[in-house]
Parts: sequence; structure tokens; C-alpha cells
Amino acid sequence: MDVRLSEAEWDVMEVLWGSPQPLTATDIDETLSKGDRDWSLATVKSLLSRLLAKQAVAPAKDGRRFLYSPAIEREACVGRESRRLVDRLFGGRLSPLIAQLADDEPLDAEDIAAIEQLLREMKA
Amino acid sequence: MDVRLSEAEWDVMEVLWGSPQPLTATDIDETLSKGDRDWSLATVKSLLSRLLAKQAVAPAKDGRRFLYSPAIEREACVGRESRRLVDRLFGGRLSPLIAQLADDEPLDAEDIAAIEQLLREMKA
DNA sequence: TCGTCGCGATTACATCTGTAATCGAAACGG
DNA sequence: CCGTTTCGATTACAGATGTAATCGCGACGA
Repeated sequence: MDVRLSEAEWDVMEVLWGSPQPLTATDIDETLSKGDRDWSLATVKSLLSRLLAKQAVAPAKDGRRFLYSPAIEREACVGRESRRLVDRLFGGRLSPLIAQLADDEPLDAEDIAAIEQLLREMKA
Repeated sequence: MDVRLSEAEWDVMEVLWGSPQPLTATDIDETLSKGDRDWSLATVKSLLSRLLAKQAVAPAKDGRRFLYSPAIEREACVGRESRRLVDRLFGGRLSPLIAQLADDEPLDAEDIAAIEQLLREMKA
């Protein structure tokens, strides 16, 4: 049940997570083409097969074809990935991550404010 | 020059980054064995070869064998990986990452204090 | 009815990754 | 001087990944 997604699979899942409706393979391919991914339809279908095997997407028969929808939560996946990285690179501490990223590229005021708000809520 | 490390390679690099001295393959293998990685010496040597090919480590001849030292900065690697994740999963925003991780497992007081300190410095 | 088209499924294939055995040369022990 | 150990280098090999072609079947138009 511990679904690990490759980067290409992530891109497909993001399309599904971003849609209120289940989508066909063709829909997904078209959406991706508008982004920076330029895959052939066949490639998208392969990725969908792998995602089906992992039970990360759920198929619903719609006549002769399938509509796909996500079968796992984006929240959960994002959380797992983030935690892996923080544990691996920063010993589970958030502060060094923040220091690192801020050093690389300064946070904007809005992001800082949001973080402060979060901290206030945590202490409450 | 954009070095991407696999997870196993990371583990080897961590040992090198953690040592003030250059190390032999055997040293590295022993250090790793003390951790949770239980690889054969041959495996460590293979990983070192790959790291050499990527020019992530620098070899120094010491008699019949080599001493290895890191040829890339941990800071830079960690920064790249973190940024990739934050960009990919959180649209480059730090606050949602923090929200996500804090939701998964509450930050401890020390970490919160460190973050507050960072924010103060940023605004200064 | 027959050819074509669209779909999911199957297969392909190079590269990367994890994990290791083996090989050839150098060094060390006796 | 010869056998053994020790290195780095080379080779191995299965599974994951990126990327795609192809196949078989059912649907739809002529």
C-alpha cells in the first residue's frame, strides 16, 4: 500500500488530481501536451497501465473506453515524499531545510507571512 | 555538471561528507555497515566507480590504493534536491511544505524556535 | 458487410539503479 | 620466488524507468 511514484507517473497523477472529472487517456495526453511534457499518447497509456498496476488510479468503464480517476490522495503522496526528503537530507528537522531554501532563493513576503501564521497556529 | 545522485550513492557521499579525512573503499564500507546499510564491499566499490564517473568524488593515490574525498558540496546537492521537491510538489512555496510536514508529525519546540529565528533574520 | 479507427493491452528496448561476482595486477607473507 | 590477500576495474544481472511501437478487438461509417 506504500505507493512510490516515478517522476513521469507523478506528472500523470497531477493531471488526474487537478481534474474534477475522471479523464480518458487522450484527455490526459492533451493536458500534458499543453504543459512541458511532450509525450506520445502511447507513453501516457503505458504510464496509466503502471499506475493501474500500483492501484494508484481507478478505471471506470465508459462504453468502450475507460475513464480514469485517482485512487490515492495527493496529500498522502506529497506527505510521504516530503518526509522522506526531510528525513534523509535534514535529519527530520525542518529548520535546516528552510535555511537551505531561503539561502538559495529568498522567500517572498507572502510566503514568510504564511509561515508565521502556521507557527502561531501550532503554538496555539 | 548537474550531478544527480541515486539514493545508494547519497549514502556513500554522506559518509565522505561526514569524514574530515579522505577514506578508502573499505573505510566507507565499514562505516556504512555500522549504519543500516549492509552492503558487500564490492557494492561499495561499484558505487564509488559510478561516483567517480560523475566526478562526484575525487581519488588520491595512496600507495596501491585510493583515498576518496567528496568533489561536490553537500550544500549544493542538498539545495538542488530540496528545490526540486519544493518546486515539483508545492509550486516553489515553502509554507505548504511546512503545513504538510507539521500536519504529519508536529514540530518540536526547538525546531519551531529555530524557524522563528530564521524568519527574524530574513526580515532584518 | 468490410475496412478503418480508436482503445486498452502487450511488447520493446535503452538507461539507470541496486547489488554483487570476478578478473588482473600489485603487494605482502613465508 | 610463490601463494595469498587486496585493490581497483570490468562485467553481470534483475528490476525500475522513460519512451514508444504494435496488436487484437470492438465500433462506426460506407
